Amino acid sequence: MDDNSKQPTINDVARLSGVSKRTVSRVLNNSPKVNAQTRKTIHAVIKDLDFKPNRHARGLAGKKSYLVGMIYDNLDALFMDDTQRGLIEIFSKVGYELIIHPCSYTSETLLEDIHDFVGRAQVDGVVILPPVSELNHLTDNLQKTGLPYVRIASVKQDKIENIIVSKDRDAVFALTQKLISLGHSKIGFIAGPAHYFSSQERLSGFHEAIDKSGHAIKAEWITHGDYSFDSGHEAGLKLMKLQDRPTAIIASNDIMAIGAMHAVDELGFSVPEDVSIAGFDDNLIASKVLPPLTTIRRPVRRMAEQAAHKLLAQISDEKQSDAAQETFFTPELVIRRSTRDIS
Amino acid sequence: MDDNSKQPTINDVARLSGVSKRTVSRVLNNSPKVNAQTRKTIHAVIKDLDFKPNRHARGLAGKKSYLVGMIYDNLDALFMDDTQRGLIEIFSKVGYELIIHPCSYTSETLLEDIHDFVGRAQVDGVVILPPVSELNHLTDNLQKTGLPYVRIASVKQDKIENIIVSKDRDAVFALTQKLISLGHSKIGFIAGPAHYFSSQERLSGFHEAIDKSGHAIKAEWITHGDYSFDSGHEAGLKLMKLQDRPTAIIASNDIMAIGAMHAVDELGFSVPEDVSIAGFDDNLIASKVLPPLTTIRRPVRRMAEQAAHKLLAQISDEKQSDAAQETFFTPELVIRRSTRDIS
DNA sequence: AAAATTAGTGCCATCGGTGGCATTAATAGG
DNA sequence: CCTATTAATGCCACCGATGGCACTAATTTT
Repeated sequence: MDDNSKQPTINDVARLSGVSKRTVSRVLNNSPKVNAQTRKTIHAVIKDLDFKPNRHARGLAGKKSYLVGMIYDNLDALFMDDTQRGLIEIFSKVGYELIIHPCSYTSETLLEDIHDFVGRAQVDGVVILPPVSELNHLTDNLQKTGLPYVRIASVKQDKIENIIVSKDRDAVFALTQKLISLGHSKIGFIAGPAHYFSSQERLSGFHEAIDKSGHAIKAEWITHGDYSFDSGHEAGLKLMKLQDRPTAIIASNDIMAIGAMHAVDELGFSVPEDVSIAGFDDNLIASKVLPPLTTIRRPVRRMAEQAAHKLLAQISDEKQSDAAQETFFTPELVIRRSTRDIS
Repeated sequence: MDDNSKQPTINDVARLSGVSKRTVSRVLNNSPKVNAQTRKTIHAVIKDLDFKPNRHARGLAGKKSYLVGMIYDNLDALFMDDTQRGLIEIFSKVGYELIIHPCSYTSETLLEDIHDFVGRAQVDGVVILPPVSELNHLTDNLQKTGLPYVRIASVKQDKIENIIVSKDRDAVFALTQKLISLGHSKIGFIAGPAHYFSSQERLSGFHEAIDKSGHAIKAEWITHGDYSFDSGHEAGLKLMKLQDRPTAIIASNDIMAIGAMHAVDELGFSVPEDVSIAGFDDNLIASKVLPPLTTIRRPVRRMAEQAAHKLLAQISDEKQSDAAQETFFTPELVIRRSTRDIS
């Protein structure tokens, strides 16, 4: 008996402002063709009534849902959380809501699953996080349906308007060079899943730096994990048991790096005295292990914000060239105590 | 020139099935009043056309958005991620999409912010995560507008249909008893922010167990942090520098526990030889520090799923009593190497 | 066998906005 | 001063579902 009145509609606003609803609609959509005074009045009434346009009516008439999706399969909740916040920061300012869709990269039915999602949710566009973002046949599908999308990835494997790239390769290159400059010449590497581009890029960055330095790298120093703690642990054991073992180890992500640190510890060695260890991600955990982990930090938040801008640019025909669009982002080195100078 | 055909509509389905669109609509909404054969035919056509009902038309006519919100201000991305997945698991099965709304617990404009959100997004209901879920004036507001909600919290501060509670108090009680049984009588506690109920509950559980044991606790053994690493670190220093220092420390969350571990290490003590340490959350990080942290794990995923069920029960009038509704969840102890027997 | 249900289906108004076009008022040009 | 142009606004159809009610045919009740 209490919620005496329904939500106000555009008609209520029109009546109280003394204009037609078409004019109110214009104000809602920032059409330029409205007298400044009229606009002001209408805004006042809208505020007064706490009027919020009905999203369904709007969507039905205007062919826009004001909904965007975020597709992810996450390894790293931190990365996801940061991205999520970055996206929302931008989208919410322009009246878009974010719908999230977790999925499984390895699922047989991934494409179908995502197809269903965009069909059901009727989003105006999607942002795709790695590693799902690396799937070209997925984006081909999206392109066919004409759905705007932006992928966040480690390689520019798409048109500029569709991608945000983190230069993982350059970052690992720099990290490797840094280790070399600290006197390390025998450096091990724990790569991620071989089919991930991110993984390949990080490994390439490593190789490039090594090649450039002229040092020789033994094949046995390169191992592969799957981004899990256990795989890092295992790789760490393997590397440290080698006859000719490396003096530094770079892991493709922090979790594996920490797994390797545990392995080092187990074998009675210590970090960084016996071996320097570095990771990738600057996961929350990285600064909280002992010794704190040297790692690489991507500007996740900024990348997400740019992704949002790029998606909006595709969705709304109006040029919003205000935010100069960046595409490439270079992660930064975070040097901590898990690496040391042995020169 | 390629996307030759628009999305199929309910009319297309009706035409191809040889029935009226009203009947198709009935099938979409599982109305019982449809002949089994007719239903089958229609389902086939729907599948064939890959027809997805237009969410806006549906929402406009049916007064439902098939959208639910998740409101959070997170401390712990893992908790958020798990909850998110648990919610989506249930919601997506019944055609609902999840819109997320990060916010700031401490913001002056939190209520306004959330009011705007539910107004704009036009969700059919919301799930509220702690600590925002502890704000009674927020839920009072929601109640006034009649918006269904479910809060996930540590205290049953609402009607049974509106809340999921994690019995943090019982869990800490059990943990404390466990430590006592290991011979500890001098136990320190690092509490969380004093105004969080979760914090208060955990502290109460501690006190109860101590009282029951008959041991005396010095006031100086109880310290307060803010759930951050640094505050845990600081509290750890303080406790370990005490003349009469505790032989075990329980922190209100893992991050503070790990901060305390670092403090212990810095002062030249070691865990668990000199002091046992335990946390709360079973954060990803907990098992990966050295020594691995004894902690408490909430059944986050299951709690989220139950929250989803409860929300759906409120939204759809139809009784979906299938999933017997649980309200209380008891976290479990996870004993690792950071605590030891000193008896 | 007539009347009353019940199951299954269809018709049409309706939800609350936006789009296209018409209209009016105001300003500029000849 | 009259016409052409532009600015501001209004009218009405329409988007694609669902809801209420009417209707027919089949089944049950009396």
